[in-house]
Amino acid sequence: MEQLPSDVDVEYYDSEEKLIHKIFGALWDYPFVLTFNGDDFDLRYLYHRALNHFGMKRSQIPIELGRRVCLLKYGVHIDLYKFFFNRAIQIYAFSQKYRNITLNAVGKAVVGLEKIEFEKPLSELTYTELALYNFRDSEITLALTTFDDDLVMKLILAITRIARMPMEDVSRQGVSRWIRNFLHHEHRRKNMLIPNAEDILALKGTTATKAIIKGKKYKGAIVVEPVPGVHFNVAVMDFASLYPSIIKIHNLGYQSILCPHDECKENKVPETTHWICTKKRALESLLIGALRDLRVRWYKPKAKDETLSNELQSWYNVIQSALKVILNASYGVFGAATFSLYCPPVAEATAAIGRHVITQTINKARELEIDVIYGDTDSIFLRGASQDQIETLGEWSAKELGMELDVDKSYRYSVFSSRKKNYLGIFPDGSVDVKGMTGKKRHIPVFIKKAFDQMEERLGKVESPTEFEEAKKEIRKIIRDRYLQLKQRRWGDRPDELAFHVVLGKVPEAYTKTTPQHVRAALVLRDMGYDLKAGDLISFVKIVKEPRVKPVQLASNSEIDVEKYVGYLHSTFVQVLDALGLDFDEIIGLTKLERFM
DNA sequence: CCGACAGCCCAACATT
DNA sequence: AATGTTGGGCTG
Repeated sequence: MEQLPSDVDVEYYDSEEKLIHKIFGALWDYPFVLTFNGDDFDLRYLYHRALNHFGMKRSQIPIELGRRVCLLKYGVHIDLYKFFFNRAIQIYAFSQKYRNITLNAVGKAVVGLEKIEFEKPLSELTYTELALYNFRDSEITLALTTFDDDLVMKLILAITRIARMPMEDVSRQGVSRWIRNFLHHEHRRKNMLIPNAEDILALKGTTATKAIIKGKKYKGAIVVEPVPGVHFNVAVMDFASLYPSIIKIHNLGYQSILCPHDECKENKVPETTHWICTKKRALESLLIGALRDLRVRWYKPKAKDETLSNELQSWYNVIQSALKVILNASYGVFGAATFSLYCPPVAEATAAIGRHVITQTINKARELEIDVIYGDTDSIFLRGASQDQIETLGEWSAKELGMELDVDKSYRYSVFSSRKKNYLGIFPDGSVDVKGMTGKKRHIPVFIKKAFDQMEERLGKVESPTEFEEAKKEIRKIIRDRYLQLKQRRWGDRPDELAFHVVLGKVPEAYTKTTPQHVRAALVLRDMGYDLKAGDLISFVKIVKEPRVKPVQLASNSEIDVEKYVGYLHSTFVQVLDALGLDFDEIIGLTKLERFM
């Protein structure tokens, strides 16, 4: 068994009451207390035990009990569960490194530490085992804030200062609260009235465009129809912080949109009936613009400034990341009904101007005789553009649009089918950028992913168009091999690698309109006594018999529906084969005639 | 009291 | 059998 580190002292107590007193002593003493789920469990539990079982007075308990939070009377309690739960933090600070918000999953993904697993239930552990278990938990929890030179604490501190909120609130609340507090504070500082949400809505109304997706409030970004095929020498240009830049340059805010001045009504937002004030600067435009400029012009360059010490560079980097998180959300909040300065026309105008910007840029590129092969929201993919053409386009954008358009990345070549948000880009060093492809999605069986990874690796080795023929041959082989493996049912002793992994979006009973397959599998598990919650990952395989799915734990090799998996192999690879001019059915040896049989 | 936004792809389900 | 809807996973 593992040993406790030699510098760990284990203290024994002969009563729970003494133990609680000791813990409370620490809670009265430490300036910061970190937990993972302390709001809902640890601190709440301690509070109730102290109050109800040991008759302690509230004044003796260092914990302040809230409805959903537990704060400390002396120090700052940060519940890291809430912080890592934050979607904006997950995406922009940790780029989706972790999916499940459990101490084990986050610890493993972020600091490479896992919880200790025992064969027996916690109640049967020896004291030493329990100490080991607890020590590891606290080690992970602490490491989640100390890693990377205290990155998480610095991030919380930076947001605390931008949003002017206590650290307790910053670590628990979402990005819309941060932005709200930031904007509210500036209203007060300028002695401005903070409007009621209903008043903004009544005065500025709702949206004027029709969303492409049913159920959405307004029309969003443009996605350019890709030019299918393999394209060598591709430069990807994008606008730096497109939406925040638009908010800044086009004076967007609840005050300026649909302002009362007649003379502003000419200042229309393209493709809408909205107009924007030409007389007075909106506060949001000013503030979001200021944050954007601070990030782009000060914190980002400083973070890369080699003449500064590493510590200082890292601090600048933390701030620029904090600003990035806030800026990325700064447009979306105006379209969120829960936001206190909710103003749909502002969100709508931002997106509309974005469409105008990207459309004009594409037109200009074509005017400069550059091939635009794809684009999404704020980016354009240019094939075979010269340095000169790229510079000209960038200068044009700065001059005519007032927007910074730069080369974000270059691909040796890229692979597009006719599908949007779905492509491969091969970097000059041979590494591969895969976007939106089925073969990379996390719910897809490992068995299929492996073949996709092989193909990816092979594509990375292709340097020029002439080398493609050889690569195509090998890719055909990769696919055929995998197909034959399936047909001959060679996937191992257990069907583990054939499992799909899908997250339960809600508790199984809450699916009333349809019963998706992962829910069918989940219901089987629940009948066996598993407790299933929203967010749980369900692993299941496809079988021949009804109900066509089975939790992977219960499935045996013989019942696997091989044809279904062939179908998945097909749809995974057809996204790439389309572009390479290859045919799946032909690869797996079906003649044209057999396909119709 | 937890919730930033829209657009796209795919498979399976439900409805006609 | 064709069509629309739902749900999950993704891009930006």
